[in-house]
Amino acid sequence: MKVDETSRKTDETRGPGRRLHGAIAHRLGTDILSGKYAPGDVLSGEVAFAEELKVSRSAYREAIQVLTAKGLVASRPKAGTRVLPRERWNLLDPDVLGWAFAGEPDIEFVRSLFELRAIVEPAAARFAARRRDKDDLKTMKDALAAMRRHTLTTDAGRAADRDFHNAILTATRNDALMVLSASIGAAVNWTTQFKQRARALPRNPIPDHVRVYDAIAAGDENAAAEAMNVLVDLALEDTRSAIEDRDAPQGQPDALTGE
Amino acid sequence: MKVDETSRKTDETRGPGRRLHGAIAHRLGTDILSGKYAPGDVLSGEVAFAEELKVSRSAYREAIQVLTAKGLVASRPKAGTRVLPRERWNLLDPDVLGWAFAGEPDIEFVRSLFELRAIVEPAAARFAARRRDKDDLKTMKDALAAMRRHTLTTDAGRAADRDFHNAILTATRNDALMVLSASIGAAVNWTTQFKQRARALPRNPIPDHVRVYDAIAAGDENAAAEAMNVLVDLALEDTRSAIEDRDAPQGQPDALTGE
DNA sequence: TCTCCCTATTTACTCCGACATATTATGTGC
DNA sequence: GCACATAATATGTCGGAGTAAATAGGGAGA
Repeated sequence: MKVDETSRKTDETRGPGRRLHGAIAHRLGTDILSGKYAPGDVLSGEVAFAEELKVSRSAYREAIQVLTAKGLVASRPKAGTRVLPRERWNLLDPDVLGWAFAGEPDIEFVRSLFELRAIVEPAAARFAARRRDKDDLKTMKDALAAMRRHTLTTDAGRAADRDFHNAILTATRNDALMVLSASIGAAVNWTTQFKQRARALPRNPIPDHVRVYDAIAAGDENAAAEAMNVLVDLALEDTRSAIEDRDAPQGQPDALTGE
Repeated sequence: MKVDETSRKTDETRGPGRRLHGAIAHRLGTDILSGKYAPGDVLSGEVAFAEELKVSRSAYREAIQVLTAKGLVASRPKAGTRVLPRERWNLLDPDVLGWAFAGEPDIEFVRSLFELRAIVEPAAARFAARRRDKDDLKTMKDALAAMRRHTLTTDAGRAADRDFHNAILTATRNDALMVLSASIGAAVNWTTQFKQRARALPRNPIPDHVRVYDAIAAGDENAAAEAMNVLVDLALEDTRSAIEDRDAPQGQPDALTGE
């Protein structure tokens, strides 16, 4: 049975195989997110900038359209193309999140995402406990089994983890929740990835996942929310120590929780 | 130094003054969201489609880049441009939300948004109660006063309502929450707008807003969340009756709450 | 001196035609 | 029947020409 196959070539936006305009959008996007171009700045004119990047105006313009679509810039004749104020950026767009985490992610923004995750994920588990059906539970169970076989340090293990959480989202029967949670999860995993150096995981995550599963299977909404809350805290703990390793030399107030 | 200038003519994405490629993106976007083009469908080739729309290939391509940026379609040489599966759409993108509500919005999706709002808004009020400062409170107070002067049936009144909720979001000190809530709020207001026919508001909304303000001012997180919860329920009630007026002839199970 | 309107210029926007590249489909030889 | 080379096709990239819009600047009038 040739499983998956589905998620085989779905990475059109990654790697060097990206199209030219996509590469330009990526570069400009990361430059904007990293602060190289600040809100209010006007980019050099199309002709000048395209020439500087050694690309045609068409490719450059298509890249600008992408950035415009994500709320990063706006163009007007005579006035030029300028970076919009931060509150108009589509910060939850998967690409924008990716660009935000391409460099050294802003610690304040990471905190924002974790806070949002701590709000959304338990609520999602609550809905899942209310609405899941047999198929949902089977998918979760299979994913859990796969997680037990491979550890979270392997690709297969992380894939199983994703499957488990995706099954929960599917069970919520809520598209908006699905999209949102998937975006945040992917972004957070970006941060988790850059800390994948040897440091061992703090503790075996399987039992916590099992608790979530049991609560959802039992249809216990409160227990599901609480169990998911534990999982989110665990991930936060994980990321916190990783970030501390990176740039927090000694005991200063924790930037992720403010304590 | 001439200040402001910034937010003067910021409505580039609306009205007939939109650029050509923006108009094409709008048309194709609404066609996709409305189901005219289903996931998996391949669009006619660039040349053919551009000719059919009576526009140049460049303009058509730029529109496609916009849709691609929002996860609605993907293009590959030889294979053509095809509509992506719904789970890859950036449903929380402001434009996509606008396109979704351009026609008759899917009732299931509206339910999703309200459920998400019921999760996010009370949590936002909770954060606001914890982190607001004097300026935040003053902005809220001013907005409340303006709401009292004009009713919600006027433009000025609705603007004051927006200001009030924006002040709460600002007080959360959480960018992700701000962006998300602003998107959802705008979308929900889209639905509220199409029901703006004479039907009087069910009850005076001012006292409920005051309760939210008082709780935030007092720093009482639980009370703030609860008061905001009441507000969301009120909005849901509002939208429900509007939708019932539209397409639910008699007593069938409520699509928005499932009861 | 100030205000208003008109003009000029700058810039993005649109169009066109050609060529390059990537991917699928075809066909050929083994 | 399979592997590899080949061709066909659609998207991708390019360069240039002309259009439309918005700002800045100057001039007429008060």
